[in-house]
Amino acid sequence: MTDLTTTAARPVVARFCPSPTGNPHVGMARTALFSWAFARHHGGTFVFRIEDTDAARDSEESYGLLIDVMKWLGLDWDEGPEVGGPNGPYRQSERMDIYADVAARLQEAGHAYRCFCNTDELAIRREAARAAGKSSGYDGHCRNLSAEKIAAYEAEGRPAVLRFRMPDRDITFTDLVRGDITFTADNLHDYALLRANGQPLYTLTNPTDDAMMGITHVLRGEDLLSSTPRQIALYEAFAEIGVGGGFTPEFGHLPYVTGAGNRKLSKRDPESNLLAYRDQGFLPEGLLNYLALLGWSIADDRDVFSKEEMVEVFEIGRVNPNPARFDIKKCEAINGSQVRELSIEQLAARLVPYFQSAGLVSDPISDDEREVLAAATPLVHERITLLTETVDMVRFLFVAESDFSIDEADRVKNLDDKGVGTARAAYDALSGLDQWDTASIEAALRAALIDGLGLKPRLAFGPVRVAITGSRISPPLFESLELLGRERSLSRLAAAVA
RNA sequence: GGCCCCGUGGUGUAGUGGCCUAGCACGCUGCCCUCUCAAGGCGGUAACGCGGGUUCGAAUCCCGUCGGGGCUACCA
Repeated sequence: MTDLTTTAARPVVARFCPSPTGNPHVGMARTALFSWAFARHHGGTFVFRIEDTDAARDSEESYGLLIDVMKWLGLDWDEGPEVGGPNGPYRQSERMDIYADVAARLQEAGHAYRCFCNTDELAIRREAARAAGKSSGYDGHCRNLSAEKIAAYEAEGRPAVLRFRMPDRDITFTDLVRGDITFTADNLHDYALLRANGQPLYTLTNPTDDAMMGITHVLRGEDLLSSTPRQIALYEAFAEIGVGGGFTPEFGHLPYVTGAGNRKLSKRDPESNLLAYRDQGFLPEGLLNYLALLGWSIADDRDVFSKEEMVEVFEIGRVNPNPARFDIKKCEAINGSQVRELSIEQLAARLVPYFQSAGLVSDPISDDEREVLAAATPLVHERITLLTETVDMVRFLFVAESDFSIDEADRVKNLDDKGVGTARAAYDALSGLDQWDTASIEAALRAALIDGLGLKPRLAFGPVRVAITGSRISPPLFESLELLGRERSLSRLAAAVA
């Protein structure tokens, strides 16, 4: 065992530290959620750090997206970009001098050495080891170079990376979600800390920052599981040279979120694009709720809950270690449940941006428009799974009469000769109404069409629905008529008849 | 190739030796409700990868095996 000091007595400090490459994806959000929930559950600190050490792949745009997504999801951070903190800066690109210093101290203390092997040589030896059925990591070629040899390489002008010298022993750690995991010494290889050009690598920057920021619990994806023993060895060296608080954090590796074919969902997969979910009308509550279900459960008979409820009972030890398939159907169902959890006022407010981007209301929204939307919201509250569905559902209330149109297939089917007759009867019944409200409208229509014409309800209201809303599928008819108003309702009925 | 992780219905999970003739949810599906669509209610469908052990008793423990995934970079 390599435990130096336990983290048990320390206040929890967890973190989320993505690198800003490409679009934020769902696996990332799940990791962020679990780390956040862990920190919040323990009343600890949640650190948000940006790992932008790879200038070739990182982008400022991606950085902005990351911030947007975290805010949209409501995963607030105590230290990090925009809020600062005692251990900043929180973007690695602004901490380069720190890494250079740590690297120098590591080398000085003998924990790291310059390796002059070039990538071709490395590849050849790696293949040879593999062919011999052996572990194929770095073979330690430059581990104990003599001063003469080093001088010779330098004279040649050979570039060198800085490599960490792994201790020659097995390393065991207790993973927070998987239990004890052991890597034997012959599978632990010296690894690069600094590129030949002096730029630090993730292998150095990530543990350095975790140590300096006092991280007690590292929750991350399973892909980093096999790099854990070498980080543990690094922490031991840190303790010796005085980097960080002298303790090693605990590690927990979250299972993958997979897509079709059980492959880990990558940033390239369209279904993993987080912003696309927002655009499609998912609620942050819905997405978060669904993501929480991937590898965790709140109870054996319940799966709709808020992130606050999650925080209350979240235990990392109860996270399931096996990979979970992202199921869009269930995600939608959960989202629908979360829509139903919203009050009418809340829902109406969430709907505004979607109506604006559809061009149905102005930006900023006017008071009149807001009023119509608020009145229409109860009609869709139990009918939608995605926010965007509302737009098509109540478009008929927002379009100018000149833009109103009826779905052609629905018109043919519902407004044939018989249907037109029904619409005419509806017009007659409605035009004489004293009170224009749902109850009066319903009473008048039932009397005229069902009692009067002897129609089945389904046949009676179909033509009216199509004439009024433009579609065979719509919100409840009588309420829709009331909201549309007498004038517009009558004119649409008249238009359908003509 | 080597190392590591994982293995309950189509999907996500509950289950930590007897409460399991395996629970819940999504999906699919039948019915009810109903002005359409939903929502809601009541049913149905379907799983412990396989083989050995240990035990009076195993989804739960052990071994093996098969299968899936990840890592194996001067990416993160």
